[in-house]
Amino acid sequence: MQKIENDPKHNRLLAALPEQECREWMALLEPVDMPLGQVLYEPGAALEYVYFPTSAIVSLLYVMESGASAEIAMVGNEGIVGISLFMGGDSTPSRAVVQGGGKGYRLLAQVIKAEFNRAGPVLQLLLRYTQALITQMSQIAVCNRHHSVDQQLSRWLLQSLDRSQNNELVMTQELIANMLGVRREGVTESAVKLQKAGFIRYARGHISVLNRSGLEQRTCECYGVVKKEYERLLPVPPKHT
Amino acid sequence: MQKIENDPKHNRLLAALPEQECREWMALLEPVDMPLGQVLYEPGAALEYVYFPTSAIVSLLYVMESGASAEIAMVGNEGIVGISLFMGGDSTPSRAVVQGGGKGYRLLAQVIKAEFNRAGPVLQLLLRYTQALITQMSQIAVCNRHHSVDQQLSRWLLQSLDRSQNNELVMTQELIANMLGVRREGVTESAVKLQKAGFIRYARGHISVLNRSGLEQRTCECYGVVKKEYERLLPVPPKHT
DNA sequence: AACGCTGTGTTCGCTGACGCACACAGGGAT
DNA sequence: ATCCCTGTGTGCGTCAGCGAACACAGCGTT
Repeated sequence: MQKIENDPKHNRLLAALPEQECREWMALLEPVDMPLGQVLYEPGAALEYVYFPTSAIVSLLYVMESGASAEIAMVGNEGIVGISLFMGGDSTPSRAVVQGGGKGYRLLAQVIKAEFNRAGPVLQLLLRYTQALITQMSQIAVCNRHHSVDQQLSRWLLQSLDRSQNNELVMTQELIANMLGVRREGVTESAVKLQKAGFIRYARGHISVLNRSGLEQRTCECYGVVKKEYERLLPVPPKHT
Repeated sequence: MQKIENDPKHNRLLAALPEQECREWMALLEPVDMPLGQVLYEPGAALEYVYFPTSAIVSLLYVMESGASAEIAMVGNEGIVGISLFMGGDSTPSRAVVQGGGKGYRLLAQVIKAEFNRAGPVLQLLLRYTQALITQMSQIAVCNRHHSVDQQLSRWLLQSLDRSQNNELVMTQELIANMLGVRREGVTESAVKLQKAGFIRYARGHISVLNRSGLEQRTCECYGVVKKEYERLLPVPPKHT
């Protein structure tokens, strides 16, 4: 038996589908060529299709305002491109580009969205949250690559503040350094700058944020991207005192 | 009406639950104190509970073999700690630590696992894949923080190779630089080293990998961590060729 | 009052990566 | 045969972040 170059079963997810759903999908799957450089989706755009690469390789790429970029993940014949559809978000802040030319299959968005819709409302909620979490992780990856300790400290303080009741954080510079994955001394240097600018005040493990917008100006785009994505994906919180 | 300090509704996910499920869960939710430094779960450990912080803040942290660490994500009253339960993986390679002391609610693992089990087999498969993808993204974040271009290039080549039919990649150093988020010259320098070591051979947009294990020795732990997680979470592929 | 621990400030030399500039080589097109 | 374009090699000076070492200040303990 000769190997057919482009059998859906060459995609490991398709191959792992249970018999019944497998048959349903096989009729709907459309073989496609995925040439190097092809853009499967753009940031923020609602997806038309999900893709199951068989021999192609796809990169999920985040491109910054400056034009600098960073790969968020790589997808080959083990996976699927377009998870935001069944995660309930319909789009992502990243871009999908074919990094290694080849073949694959695509499926209309609505077919895979049906999977999301079939889930109960609780799981739907949890999945939308998970997509927001994924955005956060991706953005941390980008931030780690391209931004300064100054910017990252500001981002971290803002993200902590958003999850805090008041504007006081109980946190040593040593611990912040562990979180950011940098030296304690680096955090001290940046913290000194922020304090001199009057944005924060701190002493022995207590940090007060005095000027939020100061931090917002100093941080990188990562903070805003993640925040917007949380607001988009999750129900608006009740008015916060 | 006085605000009760620790109302489940202070967690935005719990607040957004549909009425019916909400009532079911309310009885099962257990208020807990989450003191600074508490470890909610360890890498690889099956979770006993999921946590819904109300006033606490939790960091998802990856700790490397060297002891260096990096935050993967931050969770506060907008979220839930322990997504691997309803994503179908039961555990993650990261650790969850309370980064800001406070309160929250916890729920027995089996209750939230029931949500995963309620989903159809297709969605279950997709969610397990998504958890693997999350691991990949997290690890890229860590790698971007701590590892050299040399190590990252090796990782990237290996990950591409794993998704490729043969041991030849069609890819310029310029594009690789875009993916890794580094300079083209940096990629050249590392590529020269790899070629001199006899691990790869390349010319004008074509790269052949001659010695996989050479690359594996040169790369960082990130490659292995992600690979193992994919193997754990996804069905074993049919014998390849 | 003296001590010691924890948290912060500062310095110094080092190195990996950056940005820039330029040289060169292969290969296709005219 | 020549030209040009793309891809690769290399050599600067610069700089952010690293590792190590040390000073000092608050605060609780004994």
